[in-house]
Amino acid sequence: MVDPFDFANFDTDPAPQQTVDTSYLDGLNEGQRAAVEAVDGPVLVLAGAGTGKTRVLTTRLAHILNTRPVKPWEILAVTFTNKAAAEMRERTAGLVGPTAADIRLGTFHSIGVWMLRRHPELVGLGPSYTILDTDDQLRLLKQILTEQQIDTKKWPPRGLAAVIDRWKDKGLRPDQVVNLETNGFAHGRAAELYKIYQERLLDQNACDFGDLLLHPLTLLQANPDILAYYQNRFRYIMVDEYQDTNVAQYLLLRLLAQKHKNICCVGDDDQSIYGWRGAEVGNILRFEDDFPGADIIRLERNYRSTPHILGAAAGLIAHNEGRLGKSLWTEDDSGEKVTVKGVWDGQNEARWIADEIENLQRKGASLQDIAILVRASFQTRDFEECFLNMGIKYRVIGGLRFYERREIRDVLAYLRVINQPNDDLAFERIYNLPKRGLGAKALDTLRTIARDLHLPLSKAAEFVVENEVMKGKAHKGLSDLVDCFTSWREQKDIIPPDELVETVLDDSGYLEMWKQDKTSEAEGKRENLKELVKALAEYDTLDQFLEHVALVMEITADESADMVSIMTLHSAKGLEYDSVFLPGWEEGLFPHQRALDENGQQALEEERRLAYVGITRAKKRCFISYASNRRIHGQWQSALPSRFVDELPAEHIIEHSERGVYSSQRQDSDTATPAWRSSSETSHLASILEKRSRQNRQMVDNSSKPVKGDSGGIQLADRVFHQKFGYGRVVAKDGNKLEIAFDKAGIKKVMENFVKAV
DNA sequence: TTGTATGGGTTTTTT
DNA sequence: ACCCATACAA
Repeated sequence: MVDPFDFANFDTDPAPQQTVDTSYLDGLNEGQRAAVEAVDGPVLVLAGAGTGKTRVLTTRLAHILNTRPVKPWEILAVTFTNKAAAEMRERTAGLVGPTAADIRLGTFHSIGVWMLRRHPELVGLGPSYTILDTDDQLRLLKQILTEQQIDTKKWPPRGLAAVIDRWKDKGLRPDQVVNLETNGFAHGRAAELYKIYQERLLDQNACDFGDLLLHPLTLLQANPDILAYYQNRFRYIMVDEYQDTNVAQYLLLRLLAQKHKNICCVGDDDQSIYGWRGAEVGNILRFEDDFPGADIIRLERNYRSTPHILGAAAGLIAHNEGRLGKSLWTEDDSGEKVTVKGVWDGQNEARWIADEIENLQRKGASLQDIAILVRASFQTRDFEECFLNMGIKYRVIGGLRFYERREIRDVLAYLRVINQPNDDLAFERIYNLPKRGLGAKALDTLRTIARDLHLPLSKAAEFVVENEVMKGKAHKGLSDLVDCFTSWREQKDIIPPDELVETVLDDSGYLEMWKQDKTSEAEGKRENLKELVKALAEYDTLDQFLEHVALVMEITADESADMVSIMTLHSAKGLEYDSVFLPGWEEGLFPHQRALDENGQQALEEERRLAYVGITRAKKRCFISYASNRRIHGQWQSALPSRFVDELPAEHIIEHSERGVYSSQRQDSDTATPAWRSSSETSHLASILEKRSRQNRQMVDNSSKPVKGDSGGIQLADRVFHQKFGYGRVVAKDGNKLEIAFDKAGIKKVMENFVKAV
């Protein structure tokens, strides 16, 4: 890869381009073409869902390379996810060939790492610094809180992490924060804790995700020569998903674009779904102020979805205020209405979706064109169970990621300590894994010595062994471990990483530990360890591998296999499928109650945008469903259909709910939004009502369990009366669920406590 | 020091 | 329902 840190290089004029072939422009519509050709100066492209955004970005990259005297490494292209970066790289390569590999293209975080790698010392880091993930971050924060005698029950590490992350999102270093914003965390000690945390990170030669943006920002702000270098170097800058950038990212971009001002940001305010992570829609709304004279180009012609899908999505998002306003249109005039389905419970929902998937298969659809997009990851469980039963192949994307598995993290901790002796967190993870007779007391001794001698734990361990501070089993265990590390470090630069990790697995006894383990999971763990060794074989150095792991967290999955994809709505952004299922549209789950509690109206709008993102993933068919009952944390809860269901325009949907299931408000009466849902106070009332009905249900459950099947009052073939459906006869009974043939309303499924025997 | 019991919190989303 | 952390016993 050509990527010299060479001040002379960016001045050399590339060979003039003669006879430029711009045939790649031919297939573009007017707006797309304008966006591609507006190469110089600031440009904001407001690209609605499915308007060919990626095509514009890649074509634009090609167009710059073709028509401007610029080298690929003088172009910076930033994406939001690694997947998007890979896709953009691949598609650009399709247009310009192997030269695409030299474009500086990646996520904000990977660009941050790249910049930091050149000058880690300028922000207080050493070479081979460790990148901590969320889990490590929380462990460190917990340690600090404990040391500071702060009750972690009352002030959980998570809470502090959130406070600190938001500060970092805003580009604020410890000396810049004002304690007013801390929501009183630990009686206003958050700023102080933030300072300690940053010091501790540097002690361990480590940084967290936020630092990957914050440190580069510091680097550029404090070092004019370095800033000048990057400003000169990046003659063209492109940013994808601009609506999801936070302040730190925005500040970085503004600094980098200052010189040439050739910055093109692409985004869609309607798809801003990362506000909870510090994203500022304001960035996109303020673009013109930040970059005076900016071209604003709108892409509104949708190439992805049918009119009904688009209509449903548009009707929904219209309920949001404060949009830039955009209306998608399509020439496509085919397609079915969006299906809305109410079902009894989560299992029925999974079964219904499985049935629909089999229908689609019979019609010739392949599984890889089908996706199920959920609001929260626990929802995937019902589907996995059901699909396993029915033999439908599926893959869960982003769920439990490979490098987050316990056994993988354990081994990575070994590798981290080998690579970087300062990594105390990693050392603490494995010093007694497998068991070596070292416990809390041993760790305490190590910590004391480490603090007194200003050594990292792994070095303190060496000292303890040499001076025989410990006796018996503890001494033996620690001494073995220290010998191992010495030997591994000697081999580190001699043998390839995959061989090194095999040695570590054997010497440490870690693999043996799982071989001894007779539980059912042990085999899977060993498989994963094998997989890890394979992954390591792709890398030349341990450093490279560890960096990749920290940034990517995922192992490249086989995308070609014919499987249904199951993932969260968040990770579905940017993707598209022929058929999309959107389960769990229930008040409390979607919109999520927690979001509403914490951020009120703003959160509601973000939830609605999430729904919008979901619908607009669908090309041909979209299925929305809600369940009346769902088991959450082992408790049965009943829920009403999501307000979003009511907001879908009737002309674009077709609703057929299960018999007896409470169907959406619109169907029952003609009011679009029920009055009781109009304010947050009344929705609070609604949640109280809901709770009350849940308690009712539990009471019924309890009382009917012991007398299951009979004498619960109502039995098979009994005549009953229901408030809404009138008189009927019980035709089936399953616990307290009744199936009743009503005289007028037909067959419905009803909870026993909703009917009276007559 | 290790293994087991108990109790409490938890799951919204991700680089 | 599950996972984790702490408390207590072996």
